[in-house]
Amino acid sequence: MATIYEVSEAAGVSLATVSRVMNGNARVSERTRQKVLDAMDALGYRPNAIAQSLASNRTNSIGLLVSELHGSYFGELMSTIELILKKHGKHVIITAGHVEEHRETEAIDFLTSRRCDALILHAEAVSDDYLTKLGKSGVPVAVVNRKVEGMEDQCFVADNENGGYLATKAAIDNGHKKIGYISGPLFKQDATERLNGHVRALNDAGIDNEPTLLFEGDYHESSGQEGFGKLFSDNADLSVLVCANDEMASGAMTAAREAGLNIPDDLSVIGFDNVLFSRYLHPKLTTINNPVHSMGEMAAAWILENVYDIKSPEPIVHVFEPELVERDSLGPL
Amino acid sequence: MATIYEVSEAAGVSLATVSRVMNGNARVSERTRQKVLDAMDALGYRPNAIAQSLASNRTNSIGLLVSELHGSYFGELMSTIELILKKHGKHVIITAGHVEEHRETEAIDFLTSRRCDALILHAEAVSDDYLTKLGKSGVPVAVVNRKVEGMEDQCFVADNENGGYLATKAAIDNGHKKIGYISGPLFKQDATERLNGHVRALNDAGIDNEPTLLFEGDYHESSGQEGFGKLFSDNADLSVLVCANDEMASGAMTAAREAGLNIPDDLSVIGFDNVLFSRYLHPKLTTINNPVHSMGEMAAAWILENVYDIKSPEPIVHVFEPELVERDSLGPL
DNA sequence: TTAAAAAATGTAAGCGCTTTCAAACGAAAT
DNA sequence: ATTTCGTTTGAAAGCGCTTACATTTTTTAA
Repeated sequence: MATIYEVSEAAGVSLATVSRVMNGNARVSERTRQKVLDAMDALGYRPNAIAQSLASNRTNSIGLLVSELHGSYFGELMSTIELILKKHGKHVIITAGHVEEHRETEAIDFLTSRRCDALILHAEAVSDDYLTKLGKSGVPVAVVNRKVEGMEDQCFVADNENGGYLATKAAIDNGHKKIGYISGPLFKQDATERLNGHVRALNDAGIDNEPTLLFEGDYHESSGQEGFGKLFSDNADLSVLVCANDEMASGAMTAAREAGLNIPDDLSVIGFDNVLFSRYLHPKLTTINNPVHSMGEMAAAWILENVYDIKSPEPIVHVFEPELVERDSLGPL
Repeated sequence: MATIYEVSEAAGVSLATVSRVMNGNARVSERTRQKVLDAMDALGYRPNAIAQSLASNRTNSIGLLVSELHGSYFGELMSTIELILKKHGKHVIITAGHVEEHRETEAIDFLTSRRCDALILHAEAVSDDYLTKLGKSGVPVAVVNRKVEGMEDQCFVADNENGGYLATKAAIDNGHKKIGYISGPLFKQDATERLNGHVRALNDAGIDNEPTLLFEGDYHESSGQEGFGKLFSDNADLSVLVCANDEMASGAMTAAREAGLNIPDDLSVIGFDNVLFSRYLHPKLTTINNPVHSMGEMAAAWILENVYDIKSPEPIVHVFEPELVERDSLGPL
């Protein structure tokens, strides 16, 4: 690999001049500029980004922490963020935290040791306190899908409470009264909020919030199956199942079908997230759209604006509204 | 951020000693070791990976190029590779090439400028020639899902030809004779190979390979719909549709259903890849499993062995066999 | 006890760049 | 021609580490 030194030699100019033409941030006469450019591609020169970063104290890279590298939720998040940042010449360094505290902190350590210019975190296991401290440590941090007290202006979240409300409201609007709810693991913020929304919708409609109609799942498909089993055996007159995500809705549908129920005639099902496969389910899943795209986009825009002084065309928004996606799994009572 | 210099000062030792305890690659007496460790966490010291890389000419990171950051195929590939490399303290830097030549080369340039210790490439748009040159340029390169002439021992591929064969063979074994084939875009190696396998199965069974039974799609769902429309209007007696991937199979199923056909009673459908949603389709899709996991795993193992001298427990294999996944969309004639 | 060998630590050069500051240059003004 | 001022270039320090080599300290053997 040719170095800047060899280029300077070949072009007959100093290191500084080569650096100047590379960065285009200082005047260089057209003649020497050309000499340098020629020398560069004669040598096949590629600047060493590592050395550049060390010298300039800038990496032009943004660290992104997600929980997993697979799954359509994270796929969309990563894609969105990468697209918008790359458009501005910035690069994303992605790591996975696997919803385990030590792996998340490890991943964040990695990103900071890499001296990322900023971080975008979808951190689920780490404490609020940790995030607050990190936020004060110097690196600009944007948090996705989590509201951390005291750093609201760096958080980009969906209004999960309202999403939960919308789901249950849709059931109620269809005449349902016996509404089962399969929640996510309640240590997760979004799961609690969605449940709160559900309860509010129930209250608004004057429907009792019976404990036997609630099942706490873990967001995985299998717990949707379990959830159906438990709720249905306790409540034979159950007419709709509101699920805190699409995976569990899918599991519930499978279990319901195995129990001989027809969806939505015997049992309606509603999901949450609107992940890719929800429209491949049969019947197509009625669900709540989770505005992942918007959250990612805005987090990226916020970084561009606050770290690189690249103004966003749109105003920065921190909370995004979920919407009901009406398909075929919710029917009238 | 504290630097190694401040640590050395605080601990009352030289830079070199601090570096030694950090890297654990040289003897340091237990007493000074402890002094240094204490100084480190008193200062909250984090080594600067950028500086380490520059000095040591090692980044401990592997560049990974995928076509997209979303989609279950790439999700699985990224997850697999990250998991195994992280287990050995290596990090993955992921970039997306979006199946466009200049974006792929740009992404690769980025990875090399970052001085990755090695590259794992799922490159679709770039030429064989380019890859060959890159392979000779010094960075160790592993290629996934593509066989490049002259660098076979760095390529990790599925036996797509045989996969295509298995799909059509399954149709034939079920008594079908009028077999429609929706291929992928034939500029892609895997699409061509799958088609070749299809043709071989036809020949083996003595079935004519009629041009009106072939439709070239683009691997997207919509072209599955088109494909069905075209093939079905030309061949009213079509009894099975073999599709070169699951997305197109899904599209074809939708279109068939809209045309009033029942699957698999009126028309059987077979997919390829066995992506996540294939089992959420209705009926569940019979498909060919694409051994993405194995390819990723092996590419990672190869890098560990060849770049970091970490021996793989399993022998290195370069070609992986797809398998038929029997579900509900293929029925007897 | 002393010399030799082994272990622990320090010194300093260098990784490939950026960037400040000073020097050289050229054109316009006198 | 000389001065002046803006433009272009170069010299050199430094970013935070690693590592070869030199030096000092400790251990072992005689």
